[in-house]
Amino acid sequence: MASQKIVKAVEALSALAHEGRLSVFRLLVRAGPDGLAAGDIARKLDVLPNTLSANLTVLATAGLVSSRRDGRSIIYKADYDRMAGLLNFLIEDCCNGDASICAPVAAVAAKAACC
Amino acid sequence: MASQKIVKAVEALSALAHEGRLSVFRLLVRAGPDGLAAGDIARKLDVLPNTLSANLTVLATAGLVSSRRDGRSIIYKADYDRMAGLLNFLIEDCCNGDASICAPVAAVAAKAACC
DNA sequence: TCCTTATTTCCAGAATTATCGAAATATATT
DNA sequence: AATATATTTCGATAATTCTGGAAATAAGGA
Repeated sequence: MASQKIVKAVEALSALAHEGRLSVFRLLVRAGPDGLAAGDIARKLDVLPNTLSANLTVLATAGLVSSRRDGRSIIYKADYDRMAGLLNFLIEDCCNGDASICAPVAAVAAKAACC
Repeated sequence: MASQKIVKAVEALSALAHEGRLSVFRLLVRAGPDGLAAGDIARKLDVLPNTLSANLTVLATAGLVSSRRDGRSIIYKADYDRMAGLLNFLIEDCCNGDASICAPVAAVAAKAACC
């Protein structure tokens, strides 16, 4: 049986491995903690509301986004902790004790650390 | 038409969004620049050689691994630059100028930077 | 209550992907 | 040349995922 960690990672990667969903996720990542209403996302990305809803459900099930109701709208926002957890899993043990090996990864990390 | 960047990112994420392929990729990431022979990977992960071959092809097409022949064996290794590029794309503009928002991501970055 | 807006759920067909046995290719050894 | 080892390619079935139309649900406003 596969480890639970890898199953969860595959679920998150599968959620992101789709052009429409990756666009939604990136839009939410940029939108920040306030998030965006489903309708706003649909208009910005020009997708049908039912298709968007299905894709948001996939992202939410994977834990990458969360939602709350605000009047008639449902506001979605990216889950930064979950995203960080996924990145962490991908780079886990990448170095294996040798700093020179994972230099490209460290460079990305340095860029992220600037903020 | 979607940007080429997002298409390539989806290709890489799709390649990783599979339990068998993610295991292979992580094994190669840990194996380092010397890589591993296809047969060694098949034995370590207990998968059929033809199934493994198909999955290695998917990873190679996505640019996440590369291969070279060594006698009868074909040695595969992870492409660290490509992995770094994917991570970079995922965290791109995550901060949007506000350091407090992407703190969890920065924490992962700091961990990666330790090596 | 009736109407409008916002979003989701249901459904079915279309398309894509995964898996494995069998055969083929490539290299090395004797 | 004949054989063994290493890996890939082919082909067919099984399983999963994607999409969009239509209907349903939820909330606010007249």
